[in-house]
Amino acid sequence: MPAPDDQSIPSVWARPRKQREQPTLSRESIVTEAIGLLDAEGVENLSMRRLAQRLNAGATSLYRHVANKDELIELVVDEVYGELRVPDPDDPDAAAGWRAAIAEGAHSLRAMILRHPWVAAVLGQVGLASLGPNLGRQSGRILAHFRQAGFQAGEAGQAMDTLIAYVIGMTTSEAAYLSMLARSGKTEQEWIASLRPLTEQAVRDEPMLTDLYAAIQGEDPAKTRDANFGYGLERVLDGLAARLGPQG
Amino acid sequence: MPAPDDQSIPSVWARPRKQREQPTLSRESIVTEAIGLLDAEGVENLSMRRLAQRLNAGATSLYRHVANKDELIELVVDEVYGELRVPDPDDPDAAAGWRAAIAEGAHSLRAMILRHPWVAAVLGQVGLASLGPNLGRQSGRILAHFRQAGFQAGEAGQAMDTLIAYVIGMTTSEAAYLSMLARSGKTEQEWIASLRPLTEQAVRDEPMLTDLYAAIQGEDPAKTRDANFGYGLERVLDGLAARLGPQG
DNA sequence: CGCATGTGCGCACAGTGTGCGCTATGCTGG
DNA sequence: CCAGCATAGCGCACACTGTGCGCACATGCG
Repeated sequence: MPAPDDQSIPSVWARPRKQREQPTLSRESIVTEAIGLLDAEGVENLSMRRLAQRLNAGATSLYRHVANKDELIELVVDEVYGELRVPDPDDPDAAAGWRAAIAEGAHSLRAMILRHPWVAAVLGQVGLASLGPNLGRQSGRILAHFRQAGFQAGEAGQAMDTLIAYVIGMTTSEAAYLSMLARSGKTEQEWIASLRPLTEQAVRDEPMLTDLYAAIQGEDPAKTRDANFGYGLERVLDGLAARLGPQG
Repeated sequence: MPAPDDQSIPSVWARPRKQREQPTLSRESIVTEAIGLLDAEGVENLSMRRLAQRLNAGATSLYRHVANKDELIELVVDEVYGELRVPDPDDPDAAAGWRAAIAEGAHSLRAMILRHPWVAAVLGQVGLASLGPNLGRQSGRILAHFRQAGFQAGEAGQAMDTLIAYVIGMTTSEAAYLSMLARSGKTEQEWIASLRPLTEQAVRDEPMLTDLYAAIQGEDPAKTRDANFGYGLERVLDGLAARLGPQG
């Protein structure tokens, strides 16, 4: 009979596992924890091992619920698409202005990407090709607004693609910029100041950029970004509205 | 005196290095070879070791010419920006139509990204924040066209941002889609066919998508992509032109 | 000739995604 | 109440990554 306190011999009596005290692993818990980790530490610090650690689990346990890391990322992307707030196209209040409804959807998409800047880095790999349920639902809603505005079937799709391309393109570079800022650990003021010599050199080489930088100097960068986004959004909507004839 | 053929003892007489027969390593050769590898094998297969192998060099030798992998990627991105063909704004022929000149630049940017689809995956991480010399030069040219069109200093920048955001957003998802296609090894026809059940399910869930897919059915996908890009580009240019008043 | 400078590279370290096969747990049918 | 089975969790291992360190060597300058 072995000494009961001998831990080195794995003994049936020394119950090694406390029975299920954690709420167990699940696809949902993995996805939400992954989003938490991505928000907190950025895409370059998402690894299966670190994610498992946060879930008090072994690294390879995750593979019981998720085929591989790429699939996890697809799930995570579709999950954040669920955060979009696109006005309900069946709501009679919204019938008054398709433009306002679509603008709201566009701002909602931008806000989501700025809330989760890693989405920008990941969209270039995943694209819009995964087409999960949330992306499907939100696309359907936006499309409905374009249809109600008067676009015919095929053109409504093209209009939606145009709008989304603009929002994603604009916001992706914002998000990439903000991510780099976060990685640098500096404030935006410090960052801009540290780049001063470089931008001045660029301006010397490209005189066309001169008054562009002069115009921005001294403005609140966040306000400037908001304004720039709004400007382009109005132009895109103008261009689309022109297709609807004089009354649109 | 050791035996002269004893290779296990590193001997000065057994000249281990053939003297310089390769054209030596350089920052330029590394960057161009990296582009070759990226084009051939995609961004997920670019590693310092594989790149060094292609250059008949040791992995860590690259670090004599490039600070780290991130810097290499910045260099590579600026290099492909050099492939853009934006009409010379000082060329009197181009003065006739700012719209045509800018459309040409936009198509050139799209063509570049489709030639190097990995750019899409990398732009989300690097953004436009790196601002190498090539990106600077091309931006200057596009900006000049907008100025010539009649946009004032600040607004010309906003107009350029809008245009570029649209092109990058649209082309990024094209490139991501094509990259995935390439990874899958199937032809586009096979890929679409293999997704049929999934898309039919999506259409069942989102009836708004129905006639969108119906409209695309049977079309040449590449033609459809070209047409979609062109449609959105015209809308964006319309929206911008409207800011210039009736004569623009 | 001797020395300084800089290039190339082998080694090593910490960390990655993920396949394999073992263990234990909870469910089900007798 | 017990036998058996499906399955969740996990330790180990493999091939691979980016990159710091320090040595060997080639080259250019005195």
